[in-house]
Amino acid sequence: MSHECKVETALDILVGKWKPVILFNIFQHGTLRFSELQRLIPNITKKMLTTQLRELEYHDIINRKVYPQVPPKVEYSITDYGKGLTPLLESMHEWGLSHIAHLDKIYGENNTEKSN
Amino acid sequence: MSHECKVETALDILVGKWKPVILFNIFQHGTLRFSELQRLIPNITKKMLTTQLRELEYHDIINRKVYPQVPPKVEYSITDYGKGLTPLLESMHEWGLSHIAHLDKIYGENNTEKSN
DNA sequence: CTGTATCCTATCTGATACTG
DNA sequence: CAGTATCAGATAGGATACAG
Repeated sequence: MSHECKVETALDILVGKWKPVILFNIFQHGTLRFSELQRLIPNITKKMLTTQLRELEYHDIINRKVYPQVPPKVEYSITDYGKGLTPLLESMHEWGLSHIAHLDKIYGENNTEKSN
Repeated sequence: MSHECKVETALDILVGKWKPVILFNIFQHGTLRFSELQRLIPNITKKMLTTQLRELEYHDIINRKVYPQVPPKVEYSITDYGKGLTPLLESMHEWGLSHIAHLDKIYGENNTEKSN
């Protein structure tokens, strides 16, 4: 046991249509309110934003802080544990960049828009 | 342009219920026939195996070599370009391992079976 | 402001049978 | 042996309305 492939464990945490962009924004800004995330990610619905945030929270990647006031205020931030994802996310980003360059080399620099 | 988050580009290539385990096996064995992959991944159907292999091939991660003979023989291997995924896959595997340890610490060492 | 609840569609995965 | 075709079920994602 424990020399199996645990790539899927990492994927489980990162997969989800909006998780990368959510993480990207929270990493960049440190702390963000629900409405700020909504503004920064224009096409996301409240439902999806809630769902994806809850899943990240469940995995202890982000922290959800509720201010008990009216109107409500909720702030999201990266947990200390979640910060451990930084090197992995950067590796993935770098590989993504190089892959886009690879595709340009193979198929030509046409369809630049695809993911995102 | 090009300082955006390209984590999703990497995820696109790796996401798929069977892709990690397919890659794991081909990396490990070097070259594998269709039937050998089927044997090594007991619960996969031919349809899913074909689909996931085709997607990896499309992204230039694996190579498909057909021997024109009867009965057919098809071998799959990692492309030179695909070998560039190795560090990323290892990082993900390592993070996965540490995450499992983290979960044990938080929730106790109960439900050890979850992903694969 | 920060969500939930419903309902609906799209995509992914699977079971099974058939084919060159 | 290495697939493809068809159909069905499961899951992810989205539109919209409502609520504390």
